[in-house]
Amino acid sequence: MVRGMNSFDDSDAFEKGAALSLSARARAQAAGARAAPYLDTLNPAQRQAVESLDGPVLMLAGAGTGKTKALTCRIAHLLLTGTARPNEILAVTFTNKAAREMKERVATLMNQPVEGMPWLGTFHAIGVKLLRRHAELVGLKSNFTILDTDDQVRLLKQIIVAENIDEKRWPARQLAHIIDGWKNRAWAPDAVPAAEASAFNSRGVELYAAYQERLKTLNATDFGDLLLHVVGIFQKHEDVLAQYQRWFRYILVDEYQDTNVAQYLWLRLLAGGHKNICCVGDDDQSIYGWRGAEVGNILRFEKDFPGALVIRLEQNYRSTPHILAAASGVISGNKGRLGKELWTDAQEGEKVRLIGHWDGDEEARWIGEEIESMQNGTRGMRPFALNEIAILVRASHQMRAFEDRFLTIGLPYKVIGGPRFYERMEIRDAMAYFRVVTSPEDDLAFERIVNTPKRGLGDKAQAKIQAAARANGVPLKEGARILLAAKGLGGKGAAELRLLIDGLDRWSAAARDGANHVELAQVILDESGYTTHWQNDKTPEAPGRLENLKELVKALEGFENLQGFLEHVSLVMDNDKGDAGPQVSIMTLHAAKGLEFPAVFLPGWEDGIFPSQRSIDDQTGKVEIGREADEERRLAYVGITRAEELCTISFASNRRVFGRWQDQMPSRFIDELPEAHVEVLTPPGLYGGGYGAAAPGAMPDGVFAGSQLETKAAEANVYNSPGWRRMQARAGARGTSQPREARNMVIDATAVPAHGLGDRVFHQKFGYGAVTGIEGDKLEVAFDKAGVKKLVAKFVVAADRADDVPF
DNA sequence: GATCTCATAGTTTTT
DNA sequence: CTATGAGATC
Repeated sequence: MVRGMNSFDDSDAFEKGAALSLSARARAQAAGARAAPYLDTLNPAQRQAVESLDGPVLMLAGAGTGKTKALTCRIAHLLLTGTARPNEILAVTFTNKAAREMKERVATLMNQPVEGMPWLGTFHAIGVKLLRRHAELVGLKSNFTILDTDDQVRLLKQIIVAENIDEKRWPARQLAHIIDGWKNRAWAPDAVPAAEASAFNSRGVELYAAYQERLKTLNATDFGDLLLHVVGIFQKHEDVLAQYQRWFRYILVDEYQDTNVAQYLWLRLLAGGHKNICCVGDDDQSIYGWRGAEVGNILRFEKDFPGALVIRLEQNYRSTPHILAAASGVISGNKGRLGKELWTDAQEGEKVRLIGHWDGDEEARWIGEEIESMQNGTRGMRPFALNEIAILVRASHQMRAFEDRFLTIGLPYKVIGGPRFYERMEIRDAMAYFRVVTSPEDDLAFERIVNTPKRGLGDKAQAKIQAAARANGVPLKEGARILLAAKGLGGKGAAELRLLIDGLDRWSAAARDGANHVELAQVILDESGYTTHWQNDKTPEAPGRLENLKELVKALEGFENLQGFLEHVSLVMDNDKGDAGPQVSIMTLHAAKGLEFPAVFLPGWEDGIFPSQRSIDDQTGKVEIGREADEERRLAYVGITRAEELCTISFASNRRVFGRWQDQMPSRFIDELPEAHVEVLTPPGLYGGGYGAAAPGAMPDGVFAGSQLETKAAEANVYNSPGWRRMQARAGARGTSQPREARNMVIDATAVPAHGLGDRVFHQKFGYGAVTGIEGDKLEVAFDKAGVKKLVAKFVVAADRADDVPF
């Protein structure tokens, strides 16, 4: 979402770069005199990758092999040897974070800021720059808007409804996904192959074309267009392509294994002349196939660029030998790899640790306790600080168990990669206001805010506005003005709409007159009633939302004006909140790519979870057998290789999936861990050992003895031990959650059986509160801090017995 | 037009 | 189980 009026802000990028390059050249000569010091810090493979500047190069860089170092040194080398000027280098990454990091590291190497590298950025950011320069070639104006997925889906929904298609059977989300897929493969509407004709009830292509038309009239693009349009321009306009082929004398690509077909074509076109392209990647870390990435791109590199130099970076500087061996063991199960073998000089260190638990809660509890004791040093290991520890899960819903548990025991944690700041409702609303203020013709933004906060302008009123706008061929805001003038709207709605339009006019004028944009933003939020709207909202989230709005206004300070902010935020904004002291990181395996931690926990290694059910199904049938299964295995490889010193894998025998209890089978990947590099820990709670007090050797060697069934059987033996059976006998039938029941027995003993209306109670997580409702064994409690919750009576105790509260 | 209740469907996620 | 969305009700 978001707009850019300052479209040619970089039109002088080449000139700027050129100016800077003079000094760079001077410096290069000086540096050339003394041998470049950074070269001495490289190993032979890295050095070759840095010094082989001309012709196609494929750098196969395993996890932790100093890939970013090689890449940044290569850029520095291009500059310092005077081979290329800063503006002649095209360097693309996938994330803003990677781009930022690269910029910083090049700057450090060069000992100067790198503002003169205008073409270092993400595929999308560079795509925007290129597209703004040539927008007219695809029927857009250079100040086009970039829609985010939300806007995209809403637009598609409108089209679907307009076509009288049942939106329930054919949801807009699904269509958005299909269209994304086509765009990822660089198929414009007229280029979608006939084989796809049946998509979306056979109307997919037609709707795709309608959507693209609609985008054009809105002067908007979606993310896919940023690449698709540019590829289209390059293909249809030889002169434009030739120009860029000359300009970008050296091309560098990070994470090449993640490129989709559109990005691949984009690169191949640009590199077509000189072929000075250096792609860095790791086929073993390709984990984004589900969103269009083609591992094939990297596997095919040598065919695409005959005579390419292939360099393998295999010396790992991150992990211990045990960890590397475990990772290699797992990944070796994949076929069609380019093949790398990581090695290291590092000390042997701890083996990869494996532990099974009874259920998911148990697993979370154990990890919580293990982290607690790791802080002081345990099992003969050095102490670990909380920020040295990460928990990596397959799917985000697995995080909840850990959050719950860590809240309970008060262990500081942070979730990485949750909903993005700018994806939050209140931020999107606020930005929609800014959008309408800076570009009054932005209909999507207008639709979003016209009745937010509630102004008594419902579907009917909005339909009238739409009709008025369409009849006069003007944007919605003008349509609304006409409607009001014609007295086509009555009552409260009319007055409110009048107020809104006047406000928007006023704010737009203020923005034009160069009012301070930070103050203006605050004024907009206040006068529109949006701030009040949340102040009056009594839901528990409201304070947080107001807080976010404050932060948004503060973020504006870093920009020249509202337009500049909006332009930036659509592509760049992240929500790195300032850390409040050391915290354990919780994130998905996908989010962990590129990161490293001294200690890593990998929970939930169970068939159906990891590897995911979908990937298991994929193995047995259909088109490309095992494609997704291979990707899961790469994900396991990514997970293990995040660990520097300590890697702990765990699984549970029972887990609640969508509220149902399920028997879980240990992950097939566990069988693939080489036994010599794994130490099996004893699950707690067995043999009367008590939680957290592990007795050695209880997990049988059979875990590694072969088939999965054997694993399961062996594991079952543990659980059939006398102590365990006693526990089971006490707790009831097998197959339900015995430990849970067992714990609950304790709970029952301590909990006051009955709470009455109005009683003060205490809950471990939610704190103190008063009972406001009783429903069987469930209570409704209004907590002082946490708001109103419904919960099972046995999880609260009378307030005066708070010390006894079980958990 | 707004609020409530019921039904439904649930990987991974950057730009 | 729980978040989300659509229909029904006030």
